[in-house]
Amino acid sequence: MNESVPPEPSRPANDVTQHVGYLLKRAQAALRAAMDKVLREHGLTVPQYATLELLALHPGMSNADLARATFVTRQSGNVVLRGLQEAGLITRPATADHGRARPARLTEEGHTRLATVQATVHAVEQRMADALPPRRVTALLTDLERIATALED
Amino acid sequence: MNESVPPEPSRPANDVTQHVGYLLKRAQAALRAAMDKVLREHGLTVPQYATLELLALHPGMSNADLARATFVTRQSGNVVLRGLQEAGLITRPATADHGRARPARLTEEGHTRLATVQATVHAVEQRMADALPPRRVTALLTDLERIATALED
DNA sequence: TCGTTCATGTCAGCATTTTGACATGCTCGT
DNA sequence: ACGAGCATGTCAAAATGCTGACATGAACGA
Repeated sequence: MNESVPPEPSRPANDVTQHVGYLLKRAQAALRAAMDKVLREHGLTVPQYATLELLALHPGMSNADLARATFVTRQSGNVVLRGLQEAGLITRPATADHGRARPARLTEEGHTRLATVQATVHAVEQRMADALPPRRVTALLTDLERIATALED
Repeated sequence: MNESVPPEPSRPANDVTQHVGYLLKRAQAALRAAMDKVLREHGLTVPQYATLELLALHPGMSNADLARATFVTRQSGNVVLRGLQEAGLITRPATADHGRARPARLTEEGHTRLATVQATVHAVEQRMADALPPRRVTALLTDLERIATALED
């Protein structure tokens, strides 16, 4: 009938394990397991580590800010913050000066603990980078960013 | 002192949100949310959909097989299978013929339900593919595969 | 043949996360 | 000034997932 139309423009592979979504999940699960393993030795969970990194970059973030940035609910973010606070790695004012948001900040021990952990985490990232052609790393970053923004709407 | 050594060979960016791990998490979270949204209209969860896809590709997989393939524990995989069984989408023999493993298979309704859902899921994958330069899609697949295998040991 | 080892299915208990709801405090337009 | 809309923090309940443990069956070597 219509010969100008290519037969299958972008049909996904039959094998689900070759879909983008499945490989995304697989890579993320492997990374999560690797991170858990190295962070456990330092007494930190993955969300706790992510929170420390974010607070080092943007001091004064609120619980809601951090929850959004770590892809959890505010409630879950709150227990993470409480854990870090009990460990003496962050501080939050008992009362909010402006709104209801209480800005969190790293303590001195929080900074040093983060610096220690960063070495081992960077080793994990290095294992990923070493598995890829050097040029592909930056391309991968932009691709992942595009996928995320495209799906987030 | 040693001028032949490049100053910072592969230092990760200061901004955590530009790390491979963070973008991997972000993309996967966005995909998970998008999948949840479209699957909810068909009464399926993401693990349930993944199980149907795997059973369509490899009929007779056991609970332990499926659990490994969907990155959950055997216990969690069991509740997924039980849900699919109660929905009439899969069948499992009441007794194992060989070992303890009871091979699961799609029912007729399971096949048709999967075919229906696949259309909407493929639309989501299309949104991802459209956000990328066409050449990058296959490159992304191999990169994610390499990352996963590198971290899984 | 027998004992060790391993994988599977399943139970119970625990931890984590989410959903739903509510009160508080800012912001902005009227 | 004030009321609607919105964001934040927090509580309680439910759902979800995992850890630990155990019994069963197969595979393999001594």
